[in-house]
Amino acid sequence: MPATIRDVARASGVHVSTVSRTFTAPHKVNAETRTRVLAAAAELGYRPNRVARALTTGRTHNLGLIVADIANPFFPPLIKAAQAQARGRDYHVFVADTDEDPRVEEELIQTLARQVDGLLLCGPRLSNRAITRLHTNIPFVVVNRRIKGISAVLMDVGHGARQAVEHLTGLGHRRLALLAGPEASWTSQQIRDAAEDAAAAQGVELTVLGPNSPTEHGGRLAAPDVLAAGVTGVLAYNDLVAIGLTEALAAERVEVPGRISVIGIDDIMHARLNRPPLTTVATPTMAAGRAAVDALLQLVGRADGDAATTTLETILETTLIVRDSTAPPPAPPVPLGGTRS
Amino acid sequence: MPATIRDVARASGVHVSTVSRTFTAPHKVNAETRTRVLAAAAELGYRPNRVARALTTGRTHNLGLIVADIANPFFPPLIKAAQAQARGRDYHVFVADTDEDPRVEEELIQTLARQVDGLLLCGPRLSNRAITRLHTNIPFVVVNRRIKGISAVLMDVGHGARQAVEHLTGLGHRRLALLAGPEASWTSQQIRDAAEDAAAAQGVELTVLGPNSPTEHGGRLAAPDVLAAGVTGVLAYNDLVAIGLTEALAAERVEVPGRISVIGIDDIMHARLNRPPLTTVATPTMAAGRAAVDALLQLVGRADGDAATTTLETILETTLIVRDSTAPPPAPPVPLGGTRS
DNA sequence: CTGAAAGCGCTAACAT
DNA sequence: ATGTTAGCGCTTTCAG
Repeated sequence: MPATIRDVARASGVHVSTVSRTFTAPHKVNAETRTRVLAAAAELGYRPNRVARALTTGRTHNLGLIVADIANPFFPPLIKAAQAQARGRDYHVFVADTDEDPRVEEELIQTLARQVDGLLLCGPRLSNRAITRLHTNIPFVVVNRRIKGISAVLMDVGHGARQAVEHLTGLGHRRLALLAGPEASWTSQQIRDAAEDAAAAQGVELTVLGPNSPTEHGGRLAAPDVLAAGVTGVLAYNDLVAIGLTEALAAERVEVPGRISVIGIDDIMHARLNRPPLTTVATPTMAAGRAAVDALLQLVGRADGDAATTTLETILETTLIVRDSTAPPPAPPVPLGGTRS
Repeated sequence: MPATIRDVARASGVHVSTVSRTFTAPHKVNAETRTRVLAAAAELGYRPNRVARALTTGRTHNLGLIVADIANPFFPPLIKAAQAQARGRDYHVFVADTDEDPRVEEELIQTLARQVDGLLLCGPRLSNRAITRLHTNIPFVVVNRRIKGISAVLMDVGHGARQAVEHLTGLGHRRLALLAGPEASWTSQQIRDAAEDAAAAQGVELTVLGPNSPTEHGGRLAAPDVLAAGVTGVLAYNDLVAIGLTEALAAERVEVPGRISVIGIDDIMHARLNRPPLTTVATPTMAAGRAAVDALLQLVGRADGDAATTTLETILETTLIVRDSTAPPPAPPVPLGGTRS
């Protein structure tokens, strides 16, 4: 059995409250007694029980981080950054995976909400309504979704999507496709809006295909539709989808970028490794993890009333990274009868 | 404020202890009262506070999972599987990342130990001594390390390494290199022993190079030594190292597998995506995650005394997956003066 | 089967 | 500066 505060009190000949104070408000205790208490504590290997402490203070010093799929390479850097940031502020981040299942997500939010001081929702699959309903006791910060009244860290993928479309049109493409992501994804919506906008501005055609599962498999499945659409350039919801698509295209002997150019989003590690290395919109995932923790801790630190009425919003920039999966479109077949002028 | 057990008691006209029983031992309460209590609870949205419950029962219903680097693609599938397995048994798994820092690992073990019922250590960087010292209050299960007196889930990478060497010699290779992993890694030791063994049995030369950082970067750095060693086949500590090596080799215009064959270990997602697709030893990471949770839960379930004296060991098989990074060695240069016979 | 009472380990007023 | 007291939300004897 680990030593309790009482053991320390006994060993150092003071009352438990004095021991408690030595740890929570050291300046309120006589320097001499403090050293005595600390000595006894060290001797007994005493460490305050955070669970018990949480019961009285209402602060667990833990944060919860919920992701749809930890195996999606987009998340680990974000998680890592969040944990590192929190650690510096004496907080721990507990990560949980919902398996892309909204019901699991809801369940997780509910149980976690009692064990942590604040919740980070990354790419939630729950509806805005559901999240708002669940958002009662503790502060939330949502990554990549804008929900009225809830703090958010957003990546400006719209800007990235626009750049991607312009890159493609700049190369000479006139018929583009967008592989949309899950319907519940705010990010997918942003991408779509921006891409349609940019395509219209450039006067090129944009076919929206999807929704697609945000995985390699999703990308592979989309290949026939891409081919059927007769496009020469594709912007995918994320790198995984883009990679899956290039794989399936390669299997069909359709050259990337020779016949079709492909752009992903996220710049996960695989993007660089892909064959061909993927042109992609890099999203600042680590910065997002840090910003999310900062925002959450700020809310946690506020008085409960304030926290409920404060909503923070951070928007992070994205960058187009041009690699080898994009090139000018194939020369159009010479029309029968030769060129006109 | 969330509803407490007292609110439910009041609403359903029974004593708190009856409410408590309704949730912890439903059969000990009258069916009729039970439905009444449940109704009131549902009405108020009551959910037992796990933190408070933990204080009296000593069971948090949480498990801790500590990994060295969540961004290493080896871990996510393991984590996912562990979480899924635990969820089925009404347990949550909290994941924490040590950033490959033994001190952070120690710190994490100590704080987590009070908040969870059992700890999963995956590829720890701490010494056996340190882990044994820390292993006091709650059950531990270690993945990929054998420590006296501590339960473990092991992957038989030795078998895989042996198969890899035999695959290479079967192809005709006579001079091999092994890129070893971190010194603190039990896995690396297993691989090395088995590879040396197999090489000796086959009568081929095996140069051990390392230790290497278990990352792509580590693999890139090893390239010059591999070249200097004049080998035609390489077994790397893991896929990341193998991939880094193929990258560096490609940069030097050394063909894989044309001039050098490369084998990785783990079969992470990148392995298949690599150029060329990597021959590798697949490790059953998801099975390991499940087995680890099973073992841990078994220990948690035992009386405290028993748990301390029980040690479980699970060994999981590995499989060689042949892809395109291995081939027969280049034909030896014809000796000056032509062939003899 | 249900209620009463004690207590898990700790903190937070309130006294002294 | 330190001790006293009460209580966080829940479970668990022990009576009734």
